[in-house]
Amino acid sequence: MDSQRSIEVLEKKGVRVTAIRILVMEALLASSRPMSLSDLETVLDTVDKSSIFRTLEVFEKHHAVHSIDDGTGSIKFEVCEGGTDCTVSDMHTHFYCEKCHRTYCLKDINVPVVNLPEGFEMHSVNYIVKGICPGCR
Amino acid sequence: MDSQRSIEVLEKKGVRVTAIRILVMEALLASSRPMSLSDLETVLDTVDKSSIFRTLEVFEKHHAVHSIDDGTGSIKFEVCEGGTDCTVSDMHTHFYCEKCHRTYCLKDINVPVVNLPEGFEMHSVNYIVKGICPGCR
DNA sequence: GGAATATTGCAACCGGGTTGCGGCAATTGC
DNA sequence: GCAATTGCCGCAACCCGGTTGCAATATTCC
Repeated sequence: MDSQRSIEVLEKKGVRVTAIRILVMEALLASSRPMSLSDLETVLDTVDKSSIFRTLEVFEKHHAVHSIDDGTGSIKFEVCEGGTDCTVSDMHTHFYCEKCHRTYCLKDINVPVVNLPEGFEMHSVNYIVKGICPGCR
Repeated sequence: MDSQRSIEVLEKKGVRVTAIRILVMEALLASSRPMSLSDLETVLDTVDKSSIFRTLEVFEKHHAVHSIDDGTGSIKFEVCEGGTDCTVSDMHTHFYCEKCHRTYCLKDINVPVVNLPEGFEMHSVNYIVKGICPGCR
């Protein structure tokens, strides 16, 4: 296990390092797909659900991870790339396959940004495309 | 109440007309904002939750309404505009205010569409911008 | 070392969504 | 016109992801 990498990320984001936080971060880094709370629960079956939940809260507050809502009813999390912040321009598009129910990261495709009417202030964007993935056709 | 308008919409979409369906459609048409199941529950407090739920199912199947997920944990519904179908190009952008927790329809702004990698087949898009609305600043 | 603070596990809760079922209304077939 | 089928609705119970209160434990600070 590459706990070293996890510890680095945590320290860089100013998150206090604990055993559980290392485990959660490791799991997220190891996954090629965004993970839900219950995904993490099954991978880390020794750790309590609420601990994972609160860990993710802390991570999110420190911009170590961000959440995406793919419309399945369970929020997914993935590690923020690059610098200290995780701005809209860093976000990539996600694709949800309606057949195999998996959420893909299309890392090469940034989320498109629209011009809002006067007075609206944008903080974040949730952009998810649904359809059928290559493997399911 | 303008039940006439509701009946027209239902018939046009090939939905069998019932008292409850008229009520639900009326409520949706009267609202300037997309409504959740519980929004409808409070407006139509004589009607059972499950009836509204199944009504919305029927509506959606007949493309009379479509759902949008604004990340609040409760799916919102709004009446489809125009023709018989409700394609991506008809969809408009939604804005969720993190302060007053309201979801706005930005009807003038179509959802932006990206080019997917080879093999991905797009069915629908969920695009929602989060931030602060003009009234809350 | 000991007090203050943060983290974790457990259990219970919450709320949106969903389903089984029985009753009632509407439609169909004769 | 009437029985049989089908569809619609209300009630109650359930499911599941997420969330919280609280006590136990670990960590940090002095």
